Amino acid sequence: MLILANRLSSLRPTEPLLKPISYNYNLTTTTSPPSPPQDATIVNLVLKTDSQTLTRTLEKYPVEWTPNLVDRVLKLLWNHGPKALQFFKSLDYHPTYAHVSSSFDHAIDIAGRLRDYKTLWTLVDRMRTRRLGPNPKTFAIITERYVSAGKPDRAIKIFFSMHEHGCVQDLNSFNTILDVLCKSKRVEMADNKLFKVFRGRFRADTVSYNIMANGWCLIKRTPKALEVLKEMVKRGLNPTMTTYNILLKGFFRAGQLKEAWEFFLQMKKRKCEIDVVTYTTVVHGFGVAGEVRKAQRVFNEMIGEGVLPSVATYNAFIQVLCKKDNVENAISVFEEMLRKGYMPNSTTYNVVIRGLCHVGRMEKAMEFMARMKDDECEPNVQIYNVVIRYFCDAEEIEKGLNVFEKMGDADCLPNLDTYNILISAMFVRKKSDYLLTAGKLLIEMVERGFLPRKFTFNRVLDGLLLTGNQDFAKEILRLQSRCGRLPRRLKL
DNA sequence: GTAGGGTTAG
Repeated sequence: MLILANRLSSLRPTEPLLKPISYNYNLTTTTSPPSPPQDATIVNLVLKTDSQTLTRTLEKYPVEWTPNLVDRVLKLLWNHGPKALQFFKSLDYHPTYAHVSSSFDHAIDIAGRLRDYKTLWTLVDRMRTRRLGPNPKTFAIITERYVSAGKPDRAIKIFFSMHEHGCVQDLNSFNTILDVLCKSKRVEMADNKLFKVFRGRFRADTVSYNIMANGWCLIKRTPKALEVLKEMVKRGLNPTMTTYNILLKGFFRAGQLKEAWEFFLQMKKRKCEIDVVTYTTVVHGFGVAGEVRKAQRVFNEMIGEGVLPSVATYNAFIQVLCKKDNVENAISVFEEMLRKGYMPNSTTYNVVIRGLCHVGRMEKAMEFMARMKDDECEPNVQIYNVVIRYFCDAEEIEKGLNVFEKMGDADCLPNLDTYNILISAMFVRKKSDYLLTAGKLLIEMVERGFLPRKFTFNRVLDGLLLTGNQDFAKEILRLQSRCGRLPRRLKL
């Protein structure tokens, strides 16, 4: 503890020492506004039109295509990658509309998620031919996609080849690749292959060091994070509030509650301008560790200190009450936040709805779903997934399927989790109808660009064979080999 | 889209 305190006091405080009271509390919603009905109409049109006729359909469609509209449609089609790319490609033939770079970035992101690297690089080349890029953001997207596909070495190579694609390689892009690796927990790799070797060449700055410290914290190695801190000070770089908040969160994540508390006290003692992020971290940290009273006290204390809670602070506190206290109290805080003029966002609704589902109060949860829509905040796919999951867990499979079907009407497409949740639910009771549904869901998810796990394929296959649906099983088996998975040896 | 706080089950 002493060592920690000494280390902290040896660091210079953030400058400026005293900022005016932070007014960064957020009274307005941070949720994106609901998309115009026209967007949903276009999305549905794209979904039901086959690829051959899409170009002509879009050409005739009575709307003025703008970059904004195109980006919104791509975003809505996020969970139907193949259709999203068809839309992008078809519109590329439009006689008067030309894609801008942000739409290219979206399309590249989608191709990367589908692991369709051929399309990805074709798009990059086309972008270059049209002098629209690729830009550093494009490379942030590409490297992130390679890393999340389990190809971090490839991502590093791509980073070093940026200049060959006509894109500058600077400190910012260096920091980006570090961050991409760290966020995927490949901190050792980021450290050994990039940071240690090239920090001199790129003139690593506070941001670079913060990224590395955060990386170590993410894998719960706080001593390494403290080393980074020491190192940056040695190099004459001043830690910032961000640095301290990273460490603080790191202690909580690593379960070092005493260290976290000491660190927080030191921050206060050294008159760092404790900000709303610090308080949110502490409220959440103590709360999830089960120390609800302490979380409560800190939450009350911050206002006295002149730091107003943000929507995120409320979300943290509400989540803590749901998990470690009770939902009623959580709902009181939710109502209190409304009274004070805060606008709940989708995370707020998510934690409350989750809390209600968890104690089996499904009707009340559905009430909140409706309330959300009244607040012009469309439930997102995560919220749908929570509700579907809990209906299925309660063996109310039909209700779960109803909610799933409703998603299609709203502008929210199911994602990989949705399919996994539903498919597993079909196996709770080995009813033949449900096993067929599982098969159909599996086919649909592949069509939409999601790659089911081997386990999922096998489970569905077993189910179909067990209920005598040999032909359907064969179809699934063909699907599996098309997905590039080795088909299991089966007696059909 | 160069860094820190709220959603993610067991």
